[in-house]
Amino acid sequence: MSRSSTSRSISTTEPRAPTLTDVAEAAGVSYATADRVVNQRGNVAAKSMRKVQDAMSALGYVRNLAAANLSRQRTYRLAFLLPGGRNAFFNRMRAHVESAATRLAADQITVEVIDIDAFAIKGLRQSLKALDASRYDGIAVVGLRADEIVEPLDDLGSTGTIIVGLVSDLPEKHRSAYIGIDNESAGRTAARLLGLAHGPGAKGRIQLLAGSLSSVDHAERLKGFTDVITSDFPMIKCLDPIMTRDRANAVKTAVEHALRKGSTTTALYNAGAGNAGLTTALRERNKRSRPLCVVHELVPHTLAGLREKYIDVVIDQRPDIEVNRAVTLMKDLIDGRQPLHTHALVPTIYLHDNVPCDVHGISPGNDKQT
Amino acid sequence: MSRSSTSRSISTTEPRAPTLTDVAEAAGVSYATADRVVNQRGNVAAKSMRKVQDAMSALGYVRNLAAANLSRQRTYRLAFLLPGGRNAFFNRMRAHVESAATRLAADQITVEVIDIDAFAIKGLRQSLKALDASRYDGIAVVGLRADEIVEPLDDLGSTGTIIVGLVSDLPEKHRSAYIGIDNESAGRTAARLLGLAHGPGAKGRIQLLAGSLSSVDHAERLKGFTDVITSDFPMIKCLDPIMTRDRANAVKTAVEHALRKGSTTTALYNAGAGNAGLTTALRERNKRSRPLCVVHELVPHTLAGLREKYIDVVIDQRPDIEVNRAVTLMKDLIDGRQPLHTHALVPTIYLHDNVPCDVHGISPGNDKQT
DNA sequence: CATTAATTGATTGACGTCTATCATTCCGTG
DNA sequence: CACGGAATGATAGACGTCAATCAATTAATG
Repeated sequence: MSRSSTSRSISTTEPRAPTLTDVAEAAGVSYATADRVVNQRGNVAAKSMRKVQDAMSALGYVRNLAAANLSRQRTYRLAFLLPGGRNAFFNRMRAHVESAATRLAADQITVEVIDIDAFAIKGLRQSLKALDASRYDGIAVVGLRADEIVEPLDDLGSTGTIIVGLVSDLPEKHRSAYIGIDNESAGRTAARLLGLAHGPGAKGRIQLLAGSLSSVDHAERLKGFTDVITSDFPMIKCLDPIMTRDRANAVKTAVEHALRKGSTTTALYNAGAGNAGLTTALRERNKRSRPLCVVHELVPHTLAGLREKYIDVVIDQRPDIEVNRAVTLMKDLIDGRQPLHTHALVPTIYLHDNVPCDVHGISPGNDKQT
Repeated sequence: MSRSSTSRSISTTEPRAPTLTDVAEAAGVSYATADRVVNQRGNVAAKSMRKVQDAMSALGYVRNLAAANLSRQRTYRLAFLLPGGRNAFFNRMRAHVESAATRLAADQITVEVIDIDAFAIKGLRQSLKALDASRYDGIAVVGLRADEIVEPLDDLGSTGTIIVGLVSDLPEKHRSAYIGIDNESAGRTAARLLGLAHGPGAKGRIQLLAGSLSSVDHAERLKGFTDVITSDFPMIKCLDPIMTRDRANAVKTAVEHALRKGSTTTALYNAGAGNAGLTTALRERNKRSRPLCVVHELVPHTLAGLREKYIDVVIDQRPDIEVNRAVTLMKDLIDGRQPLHTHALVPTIYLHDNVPCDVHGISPGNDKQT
């Protein structure tokens, strides 16, 4: 119990890690044969194979990836297909990709951002078809679950390019992985927070907002949200969602309407974007009391809303983490090794009290062209 | 606006990345001179230096880290100094370190876990002094801000070993970085959530629990907590914290006492550990209503508490992310390059609705010896 | 046993960088 | 101009792996 310094060696800390030459020697075969085994070149007798594999596990051989990549001149050419335009969230994500690019270069990883049409099936299809697969080893796509893009996806996949869905998933069978949050769970989380914040047994009316219902993400969030309210907070009523097409103006109008004189709306939940309109509407209305507000994504306007206490909760996807994972994951898949993280990302919940003082890539107005 | 496939190349996707030979050639100097510049070996004329640097930026030269490490036989020998014993949180962290070890081996990174006395200044000092600095390039220490450990830390540091604080910080001047959450902010977050959950303008009495006040983490959390309650929820009263020494039994007793017949306690906040006692106490007491509960760290018992709705909120440090960052950070520091992440980690807030179905390393009873 | 096929060994030249050595050239000083 | 130190060039051998070649050995077949 009180013994200290009990070293539990995981990787044995030997003078030097064993090389394939060591393995060959231990197995009693030539380097060439050992190489044939590890690189599966065939033409190896079962007996030799066994001897080599035994030696490998006996010595704890791990192939030196750096040396291997150096030798075969492997580089990782990655691309991020992000919606262009003025979307604050994706601007933030873009900033993270760009800042990651520099440091990744040292590891022979190149990263490109390719603009695609935001959420437009046809545009996405075009962009995918226009991609020169031979130029990329992996692409991360902010996608859609639409049959129209299956064909270009499979074309890319057939050339060996790794494809992962990012933020918004692709047709499941036609990508290797998805990196993003579980939107239904996020909606449920929002509901739980709002339900709790109404106080035990209190009545309430929550105005829902969303970009559009054809956006699967928003629909999933609303579903999760209403499910939890219905089952766990029966005294609270969810009003029919207002569609804003993620436009700040539309959000502003909707919020103003929801809070017009005599309204009994107790809370707002915006499953979509355009929250600049929300803070504006609340700021202009100078009342001491305001409805509870839960929104998504930490961007300049929602950050300001949190700081100035117009917004109670921001559920954030953490694009920095998503970019990071996307890179690691694609690299793993390209290397053909078992990826580390498998479970969905859990979004970060920001309140007035836990926003980091410096939020990278959030300061507004950075449209720098690299 | 509707143009698609606007490629914005960040790292120019050339046929091949330029090597130092290319740089030397472009600069009109020999490879040896170029090498003297990049490796700062001295004995280079200012003029030559300039020429090489110009060529580097002109070609966009980035040194191939893999090749460099291969050549100089660089390995990264890391150690995690974690409190041993039965602490559920650190068991989880240990599991993450161990599972990371395998995959890191391919990148010439070895990871060891070294048990230290939990939170005991003397034990920590002993463990640090017993460390053979020449065996490690970097160590991550679950530390204490105590003057007694400054000396062993500096001894380690003077041999070039990188030292980072993990979860609980070390004396600031004597470590390179800290990886962990901002505990005061976490306490404030807990307070905000509980404050909101009381409902607008509602009265309340919150029973505070903690391991001990000599534990800086717990003290910071309590400070943040009471600050927010005092300033933003004046109708709510914080009861004097009960010290549990993180023992489940003590927590159980404290909870039972707080909820004894006639009690008007509306909520519980445990800034420390030992939540097995909390769920037990709540489970045994079969009343339909229960106080709001906010606790720290997702471990088997708190997970169960969330699922069975005995606990409302779990504020989790995400040991997986912390381990990951610690490794990346130490590697960066050893390589002498600017680390990527700087701001403190934001803990994940788990509610009943967003716990991942598979929580790695949380299943109880894994005391596997590797 | 001869012939063919399968398997193995031995070796070599990359890959990009580091480290070291040694010979050469340059420059300023006396 | 000669000298010495500073600066530069040229080169070579690692590092661990990949990819390829060719010769040598072994096993399988009729």
